[in-house]
Amino acid sequence: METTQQAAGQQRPADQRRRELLEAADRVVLRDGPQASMNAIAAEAGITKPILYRHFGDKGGLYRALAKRHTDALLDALRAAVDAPAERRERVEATLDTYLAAIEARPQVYRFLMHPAEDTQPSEAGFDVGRHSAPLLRRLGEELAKVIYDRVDLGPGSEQLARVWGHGIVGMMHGAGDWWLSERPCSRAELVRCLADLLWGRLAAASDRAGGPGF
Amino acid sequence: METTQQAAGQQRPADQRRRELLEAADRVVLRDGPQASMNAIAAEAGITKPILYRHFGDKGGLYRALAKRHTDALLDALRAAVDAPAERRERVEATLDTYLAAIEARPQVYRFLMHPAEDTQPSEAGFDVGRHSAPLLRRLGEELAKVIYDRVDLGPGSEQLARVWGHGIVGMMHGAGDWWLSERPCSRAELVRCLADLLWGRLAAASDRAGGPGF
DNA sequence: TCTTGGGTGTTACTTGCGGTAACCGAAGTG
DNA sequence: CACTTCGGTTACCGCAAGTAACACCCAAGA
Repeated sequence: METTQQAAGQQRPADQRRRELLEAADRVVLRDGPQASMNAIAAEAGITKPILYRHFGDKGGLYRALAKRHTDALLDALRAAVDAPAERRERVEATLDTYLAAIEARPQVYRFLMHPAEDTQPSEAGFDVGRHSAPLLRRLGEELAKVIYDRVDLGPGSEQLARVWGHGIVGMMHGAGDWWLSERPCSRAELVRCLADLLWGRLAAASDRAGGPGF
Repeated sequence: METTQQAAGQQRPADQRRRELLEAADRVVLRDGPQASMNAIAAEAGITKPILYRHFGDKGGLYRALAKRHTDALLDALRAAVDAPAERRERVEATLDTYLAAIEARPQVYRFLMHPAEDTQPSEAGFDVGRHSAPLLRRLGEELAKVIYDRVDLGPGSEQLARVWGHGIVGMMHGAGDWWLSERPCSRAELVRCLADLLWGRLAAASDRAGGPGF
């Protein structure tokens, strides 16, 4: 370790440091996926574990900080797509495509965001049923719900309907995207079309198969 | 290899033993959720770790065996719902409700199935991008795809469409269910109705909100 | 009979990771 | 100069996965 010969006392404001550490963590996650170890991250940052803990408390803290960056970025992109000046169908397709493009571009980051490597918290009483997987999905769902509520006229009970739909659609995107990413059964554009068709009620509109089942 | 049943010796055929171990593991998972430790499971079964490893190879093996049981059970219930003699809308609602009832009844098991506690496998080369979360969701998606393909007339390209829809709908169910389970914003029946409405194209049918979108 | 051998099970270990305590050394300031 | 105060380190704890090596029991086989 060379003694950092800083010219004058350029005391990096610790926020800067934090950002550097996050960059390093990012690189490691990009390489190792969600099971990146604290040791590995520290090494990548050129330092040792305790510093990470000083900055982020625990692994969960670091992961949360890291996830927030990516989530914010993704959300910005999605908002741009969903708020574009176009017909609803087009906006929906653009949003789906934006999401899929993102997870396609950096699958490791995506995996990290979706499965934040179970915290292992002692959980005290034990009935912590509520705290599930990805905060990312929750945020996406809520945001989408807001958009739906604001822009679509759904009549009475619209708030609840919008929230259910927000989370449902996000879940659909996630589930289909996860499957598509691992099997690549078709192009992104095709996937987008199929999903949009689903949302457009083609399932309800289709008739039963010929030679219909007695039951 | 003698197929002789040794009557006298109550030598449990090791399949029996395996089943007992799985029962014990089940109890522990039901209590501790997905982060149940091998030690805990062994203790619950009244034995020690190495025996578990003899029977299941590694933790992943045990988890896979355990997951298969629950997955099979859930799939049976879902198949019954989806194959009921009723209109499509009714069948869809029944299927959604069956799934939600299952995750509502045993959330810990559900969490376990969805997040099988990341295997931590070294993964050799490192680019194992494909292997994501829950095999349960994959199986559900494929099964649903089959049902859709068999029973709904979708015209050309129907196979791919059915597969996308299968995984998409399962994702929707999962996402909405996960959120609903943790926030309980409404009754199960309401949730089912909302989701079915979504699948029935109400999003496409609804008009833009009054005071239209300037942007 | 003794011995062999495949089941059952055990204790005791290694490895690796999250997390922490305690110490180090180079500023900056009276 | 002493004295704090950072940015940093080494060395450790606890715990969980996984393994090695040993111990017991009971059915044969010569």
